[in-house]
Amino acid sequence: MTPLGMDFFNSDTVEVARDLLGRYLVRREDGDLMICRITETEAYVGAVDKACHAYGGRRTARTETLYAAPGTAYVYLIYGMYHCLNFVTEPENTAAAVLIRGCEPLYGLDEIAHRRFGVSHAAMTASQRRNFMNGPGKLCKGLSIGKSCNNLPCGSSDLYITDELPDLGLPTRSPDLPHRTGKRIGIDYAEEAIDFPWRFWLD
DNA sequence: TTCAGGATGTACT
DNA sequence: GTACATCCTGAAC
Repeated sequence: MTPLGMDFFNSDTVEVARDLLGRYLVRREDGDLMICRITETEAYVGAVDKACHAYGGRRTARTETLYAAPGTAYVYLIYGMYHCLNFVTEPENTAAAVLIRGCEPLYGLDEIAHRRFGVSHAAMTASQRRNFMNGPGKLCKGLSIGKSCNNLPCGSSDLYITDELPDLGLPTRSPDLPHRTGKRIGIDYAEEAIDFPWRFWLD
């Protein structure tokens, strides 16, 4: 379970967003191990993107993490009640990141279900199964990702991404997974950046 | 099945 | 004071 290193994230943000599809997100918290397969991502590039918190070189307490070393976790609170998980991309002092918008739980299902809904995986309703981790806020709730995860370094044992998990019998990620591309969600204020095709998801 | 509205708190103007 | 990279509920179709 070797985490992806800084080299992976020190690259073009849109490329990294696409490359993260199908890779495994590993979370350890409170002695529990939880693993998901990433199914949906979005790219945010500060230099050119009005949807990015650090557009135009904005540098505040909140956006400081976006300028950190590649692979650093960027977690922020949105709408007062939900968190969003991103991974910083491109060289240090370049503000860019990939938002993890959705994933498919693979390991630690009871641990995730309890964090998400307060019940065991077996006790989840059909509606809860359909809406398990298919959104950035839902994903963070299920994995107990909060502000304590903000600024975690690349490869932290508590939160990292890998592409192979042989110890758990999960298959190595195949390259060039079939996926779809489209506009990002929830950024209606971002003018021309609304139309950037920087969202990627697996079918 | 879709849709409107409310919850909720931090950052920034 | 306003906006926000969201989610859930309940009503109407």
